[in-house]
Amino acid sequence: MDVPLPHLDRPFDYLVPEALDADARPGVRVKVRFAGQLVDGWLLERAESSEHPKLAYLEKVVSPVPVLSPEVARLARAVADRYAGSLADVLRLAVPPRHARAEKAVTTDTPPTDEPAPGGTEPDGSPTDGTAPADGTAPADGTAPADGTAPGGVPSDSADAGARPGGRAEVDPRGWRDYPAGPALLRALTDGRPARAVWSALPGEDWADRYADAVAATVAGGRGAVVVVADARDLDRLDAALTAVLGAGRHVRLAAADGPARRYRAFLTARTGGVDVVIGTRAAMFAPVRRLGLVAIWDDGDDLHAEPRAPYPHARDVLLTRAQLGDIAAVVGGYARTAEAQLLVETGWAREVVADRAVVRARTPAMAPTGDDPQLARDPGAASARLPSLAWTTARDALRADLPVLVQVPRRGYVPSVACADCRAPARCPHCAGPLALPSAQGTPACRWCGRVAAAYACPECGGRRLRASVTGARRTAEELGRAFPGVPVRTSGREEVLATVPGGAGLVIATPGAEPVAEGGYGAVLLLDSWALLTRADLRAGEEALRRWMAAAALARPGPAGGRVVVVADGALAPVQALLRWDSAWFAARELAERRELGFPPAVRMASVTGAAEAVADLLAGARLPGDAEVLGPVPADEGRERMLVRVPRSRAAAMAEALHAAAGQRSARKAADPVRLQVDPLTLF
DNA sequence: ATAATAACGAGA
DNA sequence: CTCGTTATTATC
Repeated sequence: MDVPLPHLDRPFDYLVPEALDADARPGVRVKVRFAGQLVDGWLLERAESSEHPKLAYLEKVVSPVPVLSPEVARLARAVADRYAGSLADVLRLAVPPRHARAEKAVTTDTPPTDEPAPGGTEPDGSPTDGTAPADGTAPADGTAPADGTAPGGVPSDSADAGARPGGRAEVDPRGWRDYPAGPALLRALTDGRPARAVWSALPGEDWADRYADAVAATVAGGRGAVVVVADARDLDRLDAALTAVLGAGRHVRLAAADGPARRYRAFLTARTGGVDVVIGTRAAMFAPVRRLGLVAIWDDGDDLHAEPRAPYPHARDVLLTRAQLGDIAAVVGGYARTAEAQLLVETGWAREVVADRAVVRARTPAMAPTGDDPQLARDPGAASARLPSLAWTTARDALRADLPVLVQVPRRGYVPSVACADCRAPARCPHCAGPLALPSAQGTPACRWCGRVAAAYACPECGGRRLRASVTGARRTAEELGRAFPGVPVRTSGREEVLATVPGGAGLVIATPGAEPVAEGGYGAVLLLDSWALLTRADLRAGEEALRRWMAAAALARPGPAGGRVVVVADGALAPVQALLRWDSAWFAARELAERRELGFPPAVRMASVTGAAEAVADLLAGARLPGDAEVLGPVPADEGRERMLVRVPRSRAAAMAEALHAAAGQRSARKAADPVRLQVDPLTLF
């Protein structure tokens, strides 16, 4: 039933009229009379009889195309359970809105097939019963799969690399040879084994090509694949790599940004078995694929992977749940490793696919941290560009060698906020403590919250009166660098215009994180500026996020032996900086995870946030039969006068917590409680 | 929204 | 105790 009320989150029985008998197959959209009105719904299954005494008739079958496959239906239920949400909410995310014209175009004569994936031991209909992992759904809990398949996935070495049964084409594992477990991973994919890998890509790695290899290996074994990336640029890159490896027409791309018609068309093409490979942004995480054999995600730390609509599922967790439910291989890849991925490794749910240290050293650009000392720079150019002298000389040398230079600046815009020039304390409004901003290059600072002008500002920490732009925006950095290196072309890549690639010659590229173009042949130098702005964010993931962004930029540099240099303007003693210098995000992720265990933060525990009007939040929690060991934290103020409470449980109680919260939300909706409460399991931000 | 069902209270 | 009215609750 396509109604969002949590207390109606269950199937209802209807009679099927004779006339609709043929069309009324599981997976079709239907209209039924419910509580007097016509509502949309999903036909989940046909049954001979019903417990319910008096049944109404199905009103209409919207379209005979069974768009909801059994596999996706099961997955959607599991995701709803994990996130304390309703099936209807998840199905809204899983099945794109119908587009009649696209449907007509695709549905020629290819009926969808619902064959279970080969090798699946039991497509049993109850994913959330007690036999599943302790949490009910999420493999990230670390419980090994309950069935007979070997955990850990990537076999060290089993079948010989030679003849594949059934004349399967062998995929060239060359690109994966840098990772000792890589070739075995590809073999497992071709053999249809549910390997699970956490992949730490080398700097300079063409991740899209590696994913194309993995998909090709899966396809060679007669199975399908779903690959999810964070944004359109990554998608274009993967699209091109797949076309090169598989040829055209073997895959579709599924992204909300492509528009409703194209999206639905791609969805139906996959659903009807027209292709076995779907790539896309997070909209693709539920894509129906026949004989699904591989799910993969690239850069799982990117917050674009978190769905902003209820019940706020994360693409990584949806894909892993999917892998868990269906004996499907999974690859979680990135230059940087998240704490969540680390948990998969530490619990043995997945095997890490990493290069040996010697290979890492050979591929990593030469890295150096530097203090932020523009005024000490002896080079006049560095001072005018307000660059630390090491950054300036590194850029200059690369440009002289006719190599491009990438400059990563944390945020776009023109001097977003200011800090004390002497002690670096953020400048705050004396009246309301809001952040001060410089409206123009040499204006007086003003508060961004209350608008008051702070003409006679004095730093409360050290008494200093001089202010500096704490984060210099991309545009201004571009202007300054252009002046510092006259005659060198300057390009910017940011939210307004994202460049995918730049040519190989001398040139400056100023980019915000996530918008760094790939340079032909690699950058001669990569400068990571204003890094402390990333590190001082009041966020649980600040360190992890900073490292992720740095690695993404540093990965575009040439290897050290080929002249690649990276300068990070940050204290070299800080852990994320250390991890960057050694190109060892596994070490950092392990450290991060240990710290979160200590502090009791996800993913070491499971948390849920309950947000809404104070009374509503209290009401919901009062009615929730939470597990005995649940901790309730808060309240903390949230935006717009609402407040937020956090519920924390050990991972083994995650399912019970979600169920209790969903049930409590059901009680409230049943008695028509007015003020809404937002439930979020594992919210991206905790503070 | 609306129908069922439970709860309630006034008049016999 | 019964009937009619009003809250409550489930909605095939």
